[in-house]
Amino acid sequence: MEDRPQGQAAEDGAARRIPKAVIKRLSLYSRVLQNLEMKNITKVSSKELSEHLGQNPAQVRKDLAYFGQFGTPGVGYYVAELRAQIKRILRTDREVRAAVVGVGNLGQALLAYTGFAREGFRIPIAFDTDPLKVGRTIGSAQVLPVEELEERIRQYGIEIIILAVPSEPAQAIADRVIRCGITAILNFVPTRLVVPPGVKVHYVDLTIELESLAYYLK
Amino acid sequence: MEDRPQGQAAEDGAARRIPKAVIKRLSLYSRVLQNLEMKNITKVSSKELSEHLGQNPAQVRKDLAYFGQFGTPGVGYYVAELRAQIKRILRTDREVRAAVVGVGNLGQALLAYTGFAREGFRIPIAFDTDPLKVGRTIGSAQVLPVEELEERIRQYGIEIIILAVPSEPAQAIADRVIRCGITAILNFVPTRLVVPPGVKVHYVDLTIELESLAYYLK
DNA sequence: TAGATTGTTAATCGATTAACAATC
DNA sequence: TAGATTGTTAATCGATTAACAATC
Repeated sequence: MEDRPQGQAAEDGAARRIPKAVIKRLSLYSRVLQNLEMKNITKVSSKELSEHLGQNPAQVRKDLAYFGQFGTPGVGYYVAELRAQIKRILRTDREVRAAVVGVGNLGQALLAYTGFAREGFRIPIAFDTDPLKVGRTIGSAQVLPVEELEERIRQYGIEIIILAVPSEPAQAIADRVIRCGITAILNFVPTRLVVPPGVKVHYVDLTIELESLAYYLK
Repeated sequence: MEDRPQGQAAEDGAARRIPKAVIKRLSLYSRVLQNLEMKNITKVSSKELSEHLGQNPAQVRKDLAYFGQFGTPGVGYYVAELRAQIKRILRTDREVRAAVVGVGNLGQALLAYTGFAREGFRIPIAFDTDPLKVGRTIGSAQVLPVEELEERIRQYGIEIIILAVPSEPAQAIADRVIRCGITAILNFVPTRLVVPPGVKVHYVDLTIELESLAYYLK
């Protein structure tokens, strides 16, 4: 599965381990390309693209080179085409369904946030233990009791779990969703989750972000 | 200012450029130490500390070594003392005041979030353009009209701005707060801010986090 | 003291940037 | 064609990990 003929570029295969930073930049490029598209700009060079991001043009070219050849020497990249390719690489050239677990302040904000839908994500359901929250609709999500977690994840074809519960139940919830096939978790809980290999967790730690800013004061 | 005698460890001076990743890990260590303290554990080795974080013990020691010598060979680190030192390094051994600009869904969630207060942050004020929001109190913050931005930042001794406005006004707001002395911005807006040297911006980009997770599906 | 663990230097690893032949 | 820009290799830079003398 991981040792395979080294020769080919393997445009589509997930052959070499792609650095996580590359994947994040790809998503960033996609957004810049979206903006360019809206301005009716059809072509862009790696230099121009990099300037929008405060980065190095060589990095843009190298990031893309992990996945294939998308440009034209002497010309640059075609905006619409490159964006389509990146969306395909990121697997967001289709509707991806996510669910929020924990409908507290943060959970509600995430459900009401419109930025996800813009990239093709749908959040049809959310879960909470509070009977007062169950039954409500926030954004486009219906709030369901956490008892129905497994059943509803399957029913709605959920692929990503957005975790916004308190610290205490976080690991138990993670265990449950992983047991029913979830492999991607966006974790807002300040707790390190222990997960089996093959499950990917992205941590968003608001306190760390704020506290580490304080270091640069004065 | 940046070339100085290389000899000494310079425990307190911000001498060498400390990698941003080191600062973030320091904040992470602080939280683990806080948990250990609550369990009445008084001593901890770099090995134990690193296990709580899924990291390398040498990295823990090296991170701390940027700032001084806090451990005892053969013993390890004293939990309470090390935590106090880290808080001092991070400049969070005092009350740090922040303000939220933009009281939409995300802004409200951040104001209601209790995790910041736990680390000594206070958010006494927030700003919005909507007259229906102005005058309300969310969490411990009073919502003020954005016209009063400069005046109120000075009045309340605000040091960090948490930016949660729409994309369009983000740069203009940043310019205004920087002009009145702010040097640290926590930016939730998916827009690259152009700021003068000396101003530190941390980006939290929810869409990028979610979209880059999709890559690991299937 | 013997055992354990630090602080720090050296080795390794990986990511970023520069350079340039290939090519439109 | 001449000019521009890609894709890719090589050079540089920085961060992580290993190793070990110093020391409690």
